[in-house]
Amino acid sequence: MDMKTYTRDNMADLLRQHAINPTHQRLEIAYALFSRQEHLSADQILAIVNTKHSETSKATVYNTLNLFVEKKLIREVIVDPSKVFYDPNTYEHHHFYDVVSGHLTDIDAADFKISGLPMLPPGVITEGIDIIVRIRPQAVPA
Amino acid sequence: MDMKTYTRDNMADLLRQHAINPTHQRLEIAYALFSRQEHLSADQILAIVNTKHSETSKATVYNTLNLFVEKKLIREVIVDPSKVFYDPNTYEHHHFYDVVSGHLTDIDAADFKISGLPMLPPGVITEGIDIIVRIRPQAVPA
DNA sequence: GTCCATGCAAATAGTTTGCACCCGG
DNA sequence: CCGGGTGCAAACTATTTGCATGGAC
Repeated sequence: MDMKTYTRDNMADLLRQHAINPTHQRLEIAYALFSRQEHLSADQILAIVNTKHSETSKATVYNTLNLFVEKKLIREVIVDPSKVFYDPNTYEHHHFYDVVSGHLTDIDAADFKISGLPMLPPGVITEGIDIIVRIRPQAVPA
Repeated sequence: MDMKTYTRDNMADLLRQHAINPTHQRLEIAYALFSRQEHLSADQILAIVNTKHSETSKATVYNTLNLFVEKKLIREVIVDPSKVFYDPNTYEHHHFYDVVSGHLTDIDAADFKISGLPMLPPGVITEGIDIIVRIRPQAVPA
């Protein structure tokens, strides 16, 4: 679990550590995610990056995020059929997903213990386990 | 866990039990899913239903599947950012997801035991827990 | 000058919307 | 007839593709 604060300065090093060429667009996109430490969609990231001036395009945001996922700098979180969220935390953890607000919250994997994990089908290996706890605000009586 | 075999005949009753008006299109779509007992995407279902003659449209397949989910006749499985899968099994279970082939396999919930479930944030209730075990075929040496 | 990495406009694919139609009362 | 439920064409939106550009050697 990584608690360091992220600045534009150390962002370039972080990219290089993951074998990613630190271009202007990539730095902006990485900074948007890491400085906030939130779960953001591609659209939200585009909006943040282009707040002041137009710095990049939709396509570049998508391609860059895919690159980051491939290089294991960030993780995809697939909980909503309509959009993917990107998570700057790559340590092992799971998620609460508020189905009403669409908000995601981390759950440290250490909190969970899973036993009786069924055997894998032969000839396959595990890539990872995703656990989504879907929650909703308690209904308020009328 | 429901092992009965599904025919077009008992399909109409099944729909009525879930307060769904059994129209021709709905019967075909339900039959496609239940007779196969597989995880299918909307596109695959459209292809199956229209195999012989054109029986329905894309939009109707989507609307019908959403109706079925709402009426709790089937479940959505959200594992792939590019498409939703629909699951005729509504008993409590989880999934293996082969990230290479895109194939889904059921895991009976009884096999799993989760302990140390973290407390919910206050004022919310659980909707459900989805567990996805992402797997891939073991790399074959060259 | 050549070549590959990069960024983005345009194309694509999955899904939803809004409206025309038809069937039951 | 009239009205709501039904089905679908067209619209919409998230994401990918293919290509033009430009920097590195």
